[in-house]
Amino acid sequence: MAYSIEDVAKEAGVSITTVSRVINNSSHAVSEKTRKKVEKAIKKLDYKPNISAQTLRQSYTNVIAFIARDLSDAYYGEMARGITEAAINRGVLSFVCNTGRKTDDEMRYHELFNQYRIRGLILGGGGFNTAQYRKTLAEEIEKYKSRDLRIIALAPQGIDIDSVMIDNAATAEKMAEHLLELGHRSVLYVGGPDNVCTVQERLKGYKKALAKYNLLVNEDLIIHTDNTWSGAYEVVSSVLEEKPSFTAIFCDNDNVALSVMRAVKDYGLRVPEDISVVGIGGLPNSQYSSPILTTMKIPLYEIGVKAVERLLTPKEFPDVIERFVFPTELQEGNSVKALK
Amino acid sequence: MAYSIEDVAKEAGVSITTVSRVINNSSHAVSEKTRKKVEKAIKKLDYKPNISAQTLRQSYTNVIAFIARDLSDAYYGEMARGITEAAINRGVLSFVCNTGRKTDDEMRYHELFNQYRIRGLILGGGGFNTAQYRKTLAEEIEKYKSRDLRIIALAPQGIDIDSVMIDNAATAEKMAEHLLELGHRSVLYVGGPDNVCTVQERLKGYKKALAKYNLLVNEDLIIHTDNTWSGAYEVVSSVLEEKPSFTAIFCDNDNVALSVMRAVKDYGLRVPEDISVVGIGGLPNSQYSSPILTTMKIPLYEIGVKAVERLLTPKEFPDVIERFVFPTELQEGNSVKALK
DNA sequence: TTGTAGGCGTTATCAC
DNA sequence: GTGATAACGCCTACAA
Repeated sequence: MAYSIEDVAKEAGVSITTVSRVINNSSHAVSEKTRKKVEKAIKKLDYKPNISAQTLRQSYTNVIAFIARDLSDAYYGEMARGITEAAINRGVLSFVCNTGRKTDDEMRYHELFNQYRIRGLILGGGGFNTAQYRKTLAEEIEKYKSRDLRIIALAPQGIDIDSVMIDNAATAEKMAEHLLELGHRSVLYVGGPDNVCTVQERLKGYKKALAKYNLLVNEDLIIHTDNTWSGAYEVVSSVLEEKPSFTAIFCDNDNVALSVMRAVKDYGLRVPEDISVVGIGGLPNSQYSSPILTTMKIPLYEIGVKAVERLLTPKEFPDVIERFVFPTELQEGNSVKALK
Repeated sequence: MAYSIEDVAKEAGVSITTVSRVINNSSHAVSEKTRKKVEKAIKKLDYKPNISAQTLRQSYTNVIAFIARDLSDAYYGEMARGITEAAINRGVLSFVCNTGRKTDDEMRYHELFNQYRIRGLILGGGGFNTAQYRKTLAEEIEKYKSRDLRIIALAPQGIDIDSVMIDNAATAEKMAEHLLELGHRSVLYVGGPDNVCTVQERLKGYKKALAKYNLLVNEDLIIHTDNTWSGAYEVVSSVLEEKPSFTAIFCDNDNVALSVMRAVKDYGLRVPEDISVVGIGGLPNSQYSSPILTTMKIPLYEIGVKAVERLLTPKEFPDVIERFVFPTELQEGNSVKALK
């Protein structure tokens, strides 16, 4: 068994109250001599307070949780890096979990988080934009609320809660405008699952750009994938079989864009000479590929850091919803050909 | 405040003892009627046991921890995915942390883990093969041992502890042999930091393959990088400037290989026509690149799952060190040219 | 400046 | 079959 506060008290020849005061830097005065004695005892026994006991007493933990869709995707990995690093810098540990968008798993996590009395929760991926999902999520959030715990979304959830994210629509719009400026008029849009909020937002932005250029939306040129490498490859390969009429492919995510470039080449066409390809993300992954992907850079690490900062800061006005919007930036590679 | 066992007892009109028995499926008999009453009360209040109280009482947690070097690297992301999924399937949560190989941070984590009385610890990345690091790590492990906590390494740590990993030397050897079989006789070896155990193991394997072919090791053709995308790019670019005499580049890690391919192309050479490139890893990342990378496939997800399984299984013979070795597999892409 | 004692929510040992 | 009660390790009024 590890040492308890009582062992330290005995070793130092003082009461446990005094030891507690030293540990917590209590405002209650402790003479310098006693403090020294206690500190010596603590060091000698290598005593570390039992966090469960502290939590039980204070109903207060230094643990936050991060729910990611797919940790093997550097997109979430980069968020996770920012979150866990920022957290540990404040002495806070992070539960990290992978849901793969399985709603049941997500709810199981919520239950455990509630039991562990975590201090804050970060929702990493976009939620499903379905009435069912929104309802369940809202219920879970209600439960958390009864304790004073903050929840921050890093992607749209379909319900209005505190968030630290980018403007997904504006980001996609900017990317699309880049293609349009370079003369592309027929663009295949490859998005993720069509019931995910983030996916919908980005698609909206794309359509807005088309509208700006007075172009009609051709629904045949909008397809959805399951966001996996192989899934995107398959879907785009089969679209290519139908003798495409488009000059560019807009992928709403970098990994999909990389996979799509592979599919285009395997079909016997060149990027960007025959078909241009762009993505959204900007992770190193896509910046060392061939060709280098033109994409929108999302500051994922910074988003993670900021989320933790907000999470650990009590809200001044609890009823006001906080929204931090990080800027994104066009990052030109050489996967796009100018048509004029 | 959340409800406590006492609230449930009141609601059901029984004692807290009885409630506890129901919650824990105690062997102590409880009449069917009482059980029903209690279950109803639990459901009504949506009661969830306070884990801190349970832990305090039982000195037993259902939390494990995973230390990763770089979560934004899909290599660790894939491990993390396997670990967190396998854990939650057993009702266990996972602390996940990113150290970036900063030893101080690592020690801070150990301290917190100790306080949280976690149940098991998984070391994700290779340790530094320095006396200092080995000593500190051994000390930390000693502390954990005083409680009965398992520690499992997913990469060599320089000290002998339970592990679930691949045979790094054999894997590199096999990759090198593939190059040698295809006629390559002068190969540039690009490894990670030279004081990291994993890096050293893989280099050993490479040298062993050379020996098999009666080739001398040319130390000028062995270089080390910091394992970052940009770092590898820089280093290899400058080596290329010196008019290389090699026909292939062996990278001890896929991301580095991708970055190296970029450097080779930017220098004006073709992969694989002018220079062949291989890696180690086998994540999707490198299987959708251009050209597709020839590499050794490591079952990272499975390694994570297995590690959790072992972690949560008490050792039958505590003094016997357990070693699970996962097989790796050559995955041929088209980044290698046959020279004969 | 120091110490005593009660209680946080559980589980386990008793007694009934 | 059921229920008091002590104890886990800590913090914090309240006393001294």
